[in-house]
Amino acid sequence: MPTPLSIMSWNVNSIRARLDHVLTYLYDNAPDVVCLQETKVEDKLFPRVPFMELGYEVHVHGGKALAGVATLTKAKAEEVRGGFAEGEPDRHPRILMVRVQGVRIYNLYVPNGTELGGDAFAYKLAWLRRLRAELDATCSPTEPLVIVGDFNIAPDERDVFDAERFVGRLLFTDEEHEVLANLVAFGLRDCFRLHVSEGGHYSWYDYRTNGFELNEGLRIDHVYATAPMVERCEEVIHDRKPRSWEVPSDHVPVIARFS
DNA sequence: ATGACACGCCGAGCGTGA
Repeated sequence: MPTPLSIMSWNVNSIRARLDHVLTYLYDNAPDVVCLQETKVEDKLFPRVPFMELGYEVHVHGGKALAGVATLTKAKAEEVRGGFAEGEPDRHPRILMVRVQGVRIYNLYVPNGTELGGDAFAYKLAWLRRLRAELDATCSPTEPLVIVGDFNIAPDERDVFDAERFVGRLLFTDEEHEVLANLVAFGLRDCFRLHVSEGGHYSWYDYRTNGFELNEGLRIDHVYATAPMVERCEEVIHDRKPRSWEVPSDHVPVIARFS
């Protein structure tokens, strides 16, 4: 029997600005693995100590101001790799792969895309295709693999608060859906959709539109897994509570529990 | 239709996010 495993994914929009929120949340919930995105801090300045004091190993892959990911693990990491496995370095720090308890866990901050048709949008599409190629080269769909993070794509109409309004807009275009489907076709399942089929569950709410209060959000933070982990997945929840705290991240924590 | 907030940049507006 494998050891139970809880994995949290949270785009914190700066770990230094959100340190109190994250520490409070971890103190109360203590997930086994914590995948943070948009840490926005150089590795040498990452606030490691308070997390170590909560019993976590701290693994970081960051840079100045833009992007950045970090993965905290209660158990000892068996393997750690930042960035793409091979080839040209990425433009920004967006990938951290950590193997824990025999499970390969990818922590992703997928490029936002900025605007349709621009260079950043092409980068987003190419980035997701490159990730699929990396999975083909380094993993198998029969091994325990979990991919979490901010995907910056709402998969279908249930995942946006106003589907008609979002058709063809950034985060909800055919091109983005196509590259996401290509990634999933490696042999992944959207763990949230194993358990919940209705819409209205979101992971991000716009600061500017009072989105949280109106429950007008998007589900763009995801947990994907291969079959051995799909079998073990008991639930995926979006915890809205920290979004109501003082000066919150615009994303909420997403927690997946595996038996 | 557009912009709305929040962040880090080092010291002010600006680029970026989604």
